[in-house]
Amino acid sequence: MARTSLRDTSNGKIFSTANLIFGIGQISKMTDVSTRQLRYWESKGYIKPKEREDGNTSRLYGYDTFLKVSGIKLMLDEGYTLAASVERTDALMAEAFNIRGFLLDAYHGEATIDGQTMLDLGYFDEDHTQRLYAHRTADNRVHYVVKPENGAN
DNA sequence: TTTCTGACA
DNA sequence: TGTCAGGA
Repeated sequence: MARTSLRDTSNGKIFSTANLIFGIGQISKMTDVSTRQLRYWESKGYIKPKEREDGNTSRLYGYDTFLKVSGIKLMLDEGYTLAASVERTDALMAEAFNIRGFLLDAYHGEATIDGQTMLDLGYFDEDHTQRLYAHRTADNRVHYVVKPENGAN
């Protein structure tokens, strides 16, 4: 029987954050950053409210902005200047999205190898005769296993 | 009630 | 950045 996998489900629409929209007051409470600061950061070009077609002038922020504000706030609390906090948050977010994209491309589903549930990481070699699997050990170390494609090695 | 811009401390 | 004014 076919099983559902993140790799081929809804074109990535599952767990989408596209409809997570927040007002300035909500973002403020969620991140503990004042509305005054949020408007100031916007004036500095650090954050950008969502474009809106209706006449309403109140700001709306997407999930991405919530993440960015959270990151900046964290750096600020660590003692970095606002500019440095923005720079570091941008870098970390870029890295995080890179990792996410890489992982989604590398992930080919789950497989049970020797009674152990493992991640199928796809073909291991150029001629597609072996697949690479990985799983985490009890102490959270990553363990890799290479197995022949058809099981008859 | 919430949000907005501008201004003053 | 906080806070207040005066509107919307």
